[in-house]
Amino acid sequence: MSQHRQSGAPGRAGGVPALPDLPEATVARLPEYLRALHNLADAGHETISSEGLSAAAGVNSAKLRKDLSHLGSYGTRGVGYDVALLIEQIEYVLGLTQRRAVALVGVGNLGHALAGYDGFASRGFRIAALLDADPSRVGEEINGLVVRHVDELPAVAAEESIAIGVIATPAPAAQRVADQLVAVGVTSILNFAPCVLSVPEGVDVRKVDLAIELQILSFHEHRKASLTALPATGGSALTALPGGLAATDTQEAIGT
Amino acid sequence: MSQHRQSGAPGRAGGVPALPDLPEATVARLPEYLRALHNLADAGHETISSEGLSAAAGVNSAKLRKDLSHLGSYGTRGVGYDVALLIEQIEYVLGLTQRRAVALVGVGNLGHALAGYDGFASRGFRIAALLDADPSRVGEEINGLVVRHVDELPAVAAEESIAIGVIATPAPAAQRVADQLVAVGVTSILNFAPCVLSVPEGVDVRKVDLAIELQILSFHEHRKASLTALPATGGSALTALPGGLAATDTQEAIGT
DNA sequence: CGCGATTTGTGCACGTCTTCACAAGCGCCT
DNA sequence: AGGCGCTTGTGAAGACGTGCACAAATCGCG
Repeated sequence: MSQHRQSGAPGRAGGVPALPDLPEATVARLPEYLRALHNLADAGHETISSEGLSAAAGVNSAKLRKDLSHLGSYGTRGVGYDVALLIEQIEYVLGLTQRRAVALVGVGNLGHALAGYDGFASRGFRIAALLDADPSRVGEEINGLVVRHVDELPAVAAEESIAIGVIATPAPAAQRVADQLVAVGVTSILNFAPCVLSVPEGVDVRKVDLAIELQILSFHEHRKASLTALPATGGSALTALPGGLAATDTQEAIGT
Repeated sequence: MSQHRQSGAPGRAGGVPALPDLPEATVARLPEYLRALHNLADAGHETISSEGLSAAAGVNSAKLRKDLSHLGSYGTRGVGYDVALLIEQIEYVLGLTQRRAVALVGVGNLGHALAGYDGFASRGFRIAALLDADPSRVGEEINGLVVRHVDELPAVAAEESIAIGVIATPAPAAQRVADQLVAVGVTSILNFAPCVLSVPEGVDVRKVDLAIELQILSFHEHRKASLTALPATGGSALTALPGGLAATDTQEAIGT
């Protein structure tokens, strides 16, 4: 422990502070660090070096140090970071000191699985409501929660203070659900439906599209295959593209 | 519209299609464009401008044009892009002209849902095998596929040509499964387990962690709350943080 | 008490990604 | 045929993210 109110970030050190506005890339990695830290804590570590933590989190150690430096200076030179303290700091910054209520809309195939996923509960969230538009699903009990009709959203929002909405409906229904969520004051949405949502400014949307992930992998797979197929022809870039169909203008060379 | 010959047996003159090596950011967006294009095609559009397509895909139009320019010039100035042609181009580049076989390991809560997710089938993939380490799950039939034991992976890989492995096991089992997948020649892995996988060079891993997504949203939620809490106070911002649980040195006054 | 081993925090240089802005190209209309 | 409006493709500038390499800080030990 230390009382350094040293240089670095303007002002606040030890105290709890205004949130520094972290780079998005850093924010995206903090949860990763947090998970690694919990593992280390469980394993009995009291301190951890940036090298050790970065290995556990799968990132470059310099990057990790820079990330952590953004939220203040909680390491000790020559020693490393205090695991418990760092956990607390990251949880604070991520807003995990309160257990946020999540409303899950769409209890179909995927939604059902999400409702039963205990990774949410164990990492700072509480599924506070399950909703669906299909009357035949309303009333079903999943994991101790009864599915309610999506039109009850206003009532649900009044009962629980919903912080985050999760959309697990088919794509065509997603935009409407998003609108409904926004209407009851939800400003953070996690969207599993394969479509683009438009929301007013101030509302954050994150998207998870399983097929897209596979398609990205497919690209690399395709690329690896085409590379191993031909030795090391450096020069000819996209010479022969799918030829067959593009009877039109593909023959034009590209200037450069 | 044309069919093209190829896939496994490219009798094509000129040899293998040298894929341009696209920027990762571009690759990550191509699937998005593809989905938007399919929607547009279904809606009867034959051509689409970069403006229109970028709106449908939720990106900046200049970015979209630059992305598309990386894979060749398939637009017509003054008109736009031919929807069908562009679909074909993107599918080719992403390697979706062949339907890739996916092996799904871990048929628990989430894995079960993934096995039943038809978004895979409709977007270029075929779930070729379901595997699990739990003997009590082996033999179960899901969506027409019988769950096999994970140790049968070599046999499975011999039967089907597995292009992508999906890991939906608990975290502690994930690394071992990854090793097994790599051992049978899988070079692309989609990991849903909340842990870091280490794999040999040449193997691509993408990760989807649902809790991380929520935590990122939580950060922004926290931040929005702290901003609205103090409108104009440029200086210190003691937000809604209950000094309570940060038991350490949170009370320290800030030197400045 | 000072020295060396260790590890953080960060300046700097580099690469990648984004965005603007505009010339070049294309089709349509007159 | 020629001009005009629309849209693509891209150069250039800037924002952002990454990683090296090293000075500053701390601990342990002789």
